[in-house]
Amino acid sequence: MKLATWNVNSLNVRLPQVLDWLVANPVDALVLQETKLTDDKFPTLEIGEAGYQVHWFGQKTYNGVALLSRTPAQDVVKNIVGFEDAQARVIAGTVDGVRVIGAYFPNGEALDSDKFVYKMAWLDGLRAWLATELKAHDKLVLMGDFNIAPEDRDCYDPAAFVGLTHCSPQERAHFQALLDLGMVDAYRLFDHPPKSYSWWDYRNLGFRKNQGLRIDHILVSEALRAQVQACEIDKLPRKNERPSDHAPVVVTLS
DNA sequence: ATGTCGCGTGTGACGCGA
Repeated sequence: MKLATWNVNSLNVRLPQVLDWLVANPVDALVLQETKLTDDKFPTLEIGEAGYQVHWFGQKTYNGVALLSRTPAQDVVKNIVGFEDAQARVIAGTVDGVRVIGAYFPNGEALDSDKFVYKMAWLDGLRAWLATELKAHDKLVLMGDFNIAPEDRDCYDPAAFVGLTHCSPQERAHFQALLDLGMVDAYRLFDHPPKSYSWWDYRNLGFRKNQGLRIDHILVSEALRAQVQACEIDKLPRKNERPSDHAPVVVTLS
């Protein structure tokens, strides 16, 4: 079983790339972030023709998430249960016995901004809800754009990020708290080359210079740890014309 | 090199978010 996450930065723009990627990578489930589409504009027909069931949850201009799966997803939930949120950031469903949560974590903007306060509250809400989800589902995968680089090795220039979002101790403590609930960073179960990232800023020739962050993650519950066969970042789509700024991340379960 | 995108507004540059 293969599961994947991809922040597409507008599904309207990136739909052809997503469909091409699914032909080359026929995963069992794919969660998307930053679809940036209201629900009436979601391309259900094209995704259905590609052989996928889909649930989606969006809003105007920003955010928006989707859950694509080969088999129908059960018990679909939109956003964090118990956390009132005006923004469309989470979609969850059970696919082939695995609880799949796709999430677009808040960016946070700056450590002293209201958006960072929201990010912290959102992370509190996520953690509380994840704890209850884990009680109901032994086999659980939380994946998406976390907007957190968990360690210095996940950042191209840790010194330059001191005092900025994505690498702050507060955000990293929240990431660790998710692990402490009984989750494992699937990517770190394996050896990878140093300076492996999942996002590169469009500015400053970030991708060409490999100035990136590893902020897109796949966390699996302890019950799934032994089934994880591989976890890879697929940089190929980042080399497309008009790419998303994020690369997909794929986990293979036995 | 603040060397980029995408959206909405509203028809074309600009503000915003990332």
